[in-house]
Amino acid sequence: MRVHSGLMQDSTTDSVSLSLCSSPSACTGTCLQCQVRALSVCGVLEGEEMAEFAALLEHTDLQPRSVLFLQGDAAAYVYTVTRGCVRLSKDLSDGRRQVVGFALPGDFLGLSLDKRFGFSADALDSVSLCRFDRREFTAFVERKPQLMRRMHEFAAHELTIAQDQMVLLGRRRAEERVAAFLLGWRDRLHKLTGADHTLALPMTRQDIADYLGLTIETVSRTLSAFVRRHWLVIIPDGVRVVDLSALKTAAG
Amino acid sequence: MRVHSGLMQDSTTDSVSLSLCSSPSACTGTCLQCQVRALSVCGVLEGEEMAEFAALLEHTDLQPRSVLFLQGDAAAYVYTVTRGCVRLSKDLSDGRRQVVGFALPGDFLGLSLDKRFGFSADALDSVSLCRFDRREFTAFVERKPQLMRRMHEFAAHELTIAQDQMVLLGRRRAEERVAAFLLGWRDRLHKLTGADHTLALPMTRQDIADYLGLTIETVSRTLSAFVRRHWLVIIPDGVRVVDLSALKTAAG
DNA sequence: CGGGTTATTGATGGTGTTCAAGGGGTGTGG
DNA sequence: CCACACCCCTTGAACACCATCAATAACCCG
Repeated sequence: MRVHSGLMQDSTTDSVSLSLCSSPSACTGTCLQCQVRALSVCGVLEGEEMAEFAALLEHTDLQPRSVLFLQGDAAAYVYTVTRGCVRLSKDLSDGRRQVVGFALPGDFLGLSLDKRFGFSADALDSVSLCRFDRREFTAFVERKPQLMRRMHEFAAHELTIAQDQMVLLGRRRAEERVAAFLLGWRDRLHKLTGADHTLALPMTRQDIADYLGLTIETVSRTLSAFVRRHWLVIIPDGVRVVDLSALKTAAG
Repeated sequence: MRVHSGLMQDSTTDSVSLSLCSSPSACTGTCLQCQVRALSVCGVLEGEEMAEFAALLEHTDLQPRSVLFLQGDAAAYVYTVTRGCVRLSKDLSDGRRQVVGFALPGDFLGLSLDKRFGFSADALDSVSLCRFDRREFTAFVERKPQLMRRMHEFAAHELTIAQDQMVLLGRRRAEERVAAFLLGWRDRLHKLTGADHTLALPMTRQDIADYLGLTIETVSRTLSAFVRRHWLVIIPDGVRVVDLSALKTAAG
């Protein structure tokens, strides 16, 4: 199995792993052993229900840069991410792109249970997923109120995050956007891997720019400015945060 | 009862009512007679369940410009809008503001069922609501899977809209934003009132600017440009769309 | 080493903001 | 009824932030 470069650490800069998930595939065993179960929608299922649910899923692996689905595709399946990072984006006809999110282990793709996907999904690194037939999944959810409830909690949480992102895109300056992105990313990785100061960034500068409504040049310049101020150090496929409080102040 | 200027039509420009809801209070009778029932979360309830649900609610009226709740407030209640327009906004400490949405009849406030509101809500005109104690509402929803399902559909729909708004805020030019706003607003009013070309705009230019991530001057200039091109006519408290296809082209 | 992709940095310019002034409608009080 | 104040909106002029254009550097992998 090929190891993605993003998962290995350049020995000259740091010895901490930048992997987004330590195990090559977190769900090789049963769901009960799955490391992301508590984080994902299935965390609410127990015993018999969990077994029934597990029978519906298929494990899927994606190579880096491969497409999971495209905006407008018929949503034959829905997914829970168990490893890696998935870029969620919407495209305009003239090539402009907006990244609406980055899905990490525990995140669910297809929350709306709609017939079609409203955005495209691409693997940024080696990704593992639990795949469910959408119709079977929907039918199952209908029979399990607490899973429906869990889905709604996830959707409501995503909605809150989306509203925060609207503030960022509508009203924040470039430096605030980049600082806020780094802090938000740090929080997510911290919950997943305990990462504290050394952050893996599996996405490109272009992806960050498309997420923040900026250009790649502005993202690059802003990161350079942060380095110049000794707020962070840029390392291969990531950053190390040096001055957290300065970043927090800059994020507003 | 004072009649808000936004609801009356200046006779020199147009004779079509700009009211967002024809009846002064759509829910004076029972819920079964409520005109927005089909549009709102309660549309999924029937017979006995509906009666039980109705026992939980209290009708509330709000004067124009009054505050329903503020960002960070404990969410004692959740609401369904039955009349008028509610501005949903988030504020930064330095006064910058992002409007995250405008709630119209049928819309639900408090979808996340969180302990606190993530945004502030203000009445833009005369507003009527059905108010529910949040804990009672949550408990009721737990017992009614189809209502939970309905809540989730609403949340998923809001999430889709929020993602579209991210594209608008991150990647669209000022003219595209204003055109898209007018078209989206037109669609919503069309579904509610059948409004076709003559649109009520109960919000100020500043509200539109805060929704689109622009300044009031840019919104004003852009609308003026549209008028100059004979795409629309500005009327008191609204606009009349003259060239719909041009607007659609401009929105991208 | 060479080709390709990604990232950085510099120079210039444009879109939208900021600052400023004035217009238009409405409500109030003399 | 008019004067006045107030708010919202419009318009103009100058500026700033970020985008665009361009060149180079760094990196990856063949």
